[in-house]
Amino acid sequence: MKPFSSYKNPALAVDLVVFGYHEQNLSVLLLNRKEAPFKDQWTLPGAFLQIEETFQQTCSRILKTKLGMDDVYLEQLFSFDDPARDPRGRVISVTYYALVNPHKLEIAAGKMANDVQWFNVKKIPALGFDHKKIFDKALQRLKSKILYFPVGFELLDELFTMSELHQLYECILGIEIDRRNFSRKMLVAEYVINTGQKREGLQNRHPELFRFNKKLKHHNFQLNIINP
Amino acid sequence: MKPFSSYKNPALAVDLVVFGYHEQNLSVLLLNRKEAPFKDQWTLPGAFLQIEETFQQTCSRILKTKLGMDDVYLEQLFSFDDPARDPRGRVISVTYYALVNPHKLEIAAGKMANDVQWFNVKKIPALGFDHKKIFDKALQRLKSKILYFPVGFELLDELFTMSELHQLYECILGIEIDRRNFSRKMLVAEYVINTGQKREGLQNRHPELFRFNKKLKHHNFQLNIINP
DNA sequence: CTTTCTTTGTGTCAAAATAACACAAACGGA
DNA sequence: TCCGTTTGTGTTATTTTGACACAAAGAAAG
Repeated sequence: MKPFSSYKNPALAVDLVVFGYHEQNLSVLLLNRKEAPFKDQWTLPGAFLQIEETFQQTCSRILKTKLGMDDVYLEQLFSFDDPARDPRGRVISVTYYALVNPHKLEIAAGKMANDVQWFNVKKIPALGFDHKKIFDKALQRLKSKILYFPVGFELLDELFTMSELHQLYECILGIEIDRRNFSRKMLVAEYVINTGQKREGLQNRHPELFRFNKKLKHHNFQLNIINP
Repeated sequence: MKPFSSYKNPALAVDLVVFGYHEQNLSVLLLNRKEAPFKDQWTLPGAFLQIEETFQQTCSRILKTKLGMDDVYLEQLFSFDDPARDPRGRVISVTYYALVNPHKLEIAAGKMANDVQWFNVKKIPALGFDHKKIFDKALQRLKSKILYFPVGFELLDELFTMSELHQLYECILGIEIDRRNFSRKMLVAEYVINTGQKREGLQNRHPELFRFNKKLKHHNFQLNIINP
């Protein structure tokens, strides 16, 4: 095909912010670069878009080859255009964020290469490129999204206790939420469904197990859980 | 500079959804193409990104050269990646939407070329490329954004009546909102400030003029104006 | 000047939602 | 059996909401 644009095209990268929820902490998957630029520094996993690929396909390729993951929740985040964001030249970065339940994948520590590591979102090291900006945007998006979309369920097991859900929200939003009001709102909104089962083998009272309500209408839903 | 990406790069276009508010109707600016593909069809204004340009600069270039506009509210919308979206080959489209007050610009009909035209958002013609998808996404974004961000003020004059603001919301959201409850919510939230002035020269009672509250804290703001 | 018609500003009020709490049941361990 | 903790289920005062009523302000018509 003959060129139809008289402009030189910038390179196009896809970068991923992979969120996971570990031991009551939100974490991000970072990759230690082996080549310049930013050799030996932590960065978000990413790859250049191949000419015939969709963004999602590039995401899948990154998740599969670099992280050994498959079939995760993905959402487009933003496209970054700072001309100086890559020292090698003009690279546009189209970014996505992923929500992963490490329990469901076997990569918790095993299959994961040792240059890939989960980091608590509160203890992020210095990142190469403009990846700190990308990460910040992703966290901000997650915070606002969780208020009107059941995003948290991607991070939890299929069955979960109300406490687990509650702690996840407190952790992502970074605020305290009254346990009892939170529970009531989740129930009256039919955000979650009580399975009747209970989690056994714990100390203290055995909590009930809930599951996400798949029939939830996402529109006209508003989870007002922030105390000023 | 030597190429650092082994991949062939797709072309990168920037397309714009320019919203305006005319005579109590939300409208979009469309451009009649003069060249193939989609010759003589309506499309969103757009251009190829030049290698040294930021997205915003490309937007400004489009607004300036094709539409004779300057200095408008811009926000990145989404990046579209369908490999078949352009018959000429692989073109990624990074899209922005703009909010314009036609009163403030002189292009209402005068400076505007005759291949550029405002269309009521309810009477959009068939669009070339995947521009209908882009438009739909922009309208959807505007609808949700207006509920928690004072986006409407970009579309109105600096001073406006409560009715004007009210009609704008009804028009964008496509629903009826109780005039009196709307007014009360806008005032208690300090979304708008009463200037004390009144609009003269109208029939009937002269309405008070308001202005946007620039000290508004956008966070923890929630405008609940939808009646179920 | 009075009447009429429309728009605008300001209330009212019952119902629903919210935030802040109280308390008892359920569990393991001492 | 008692203790400390977690969990489930209320209660209550306060705020917010939705759905109205009504009078004041203006222009036009008689």
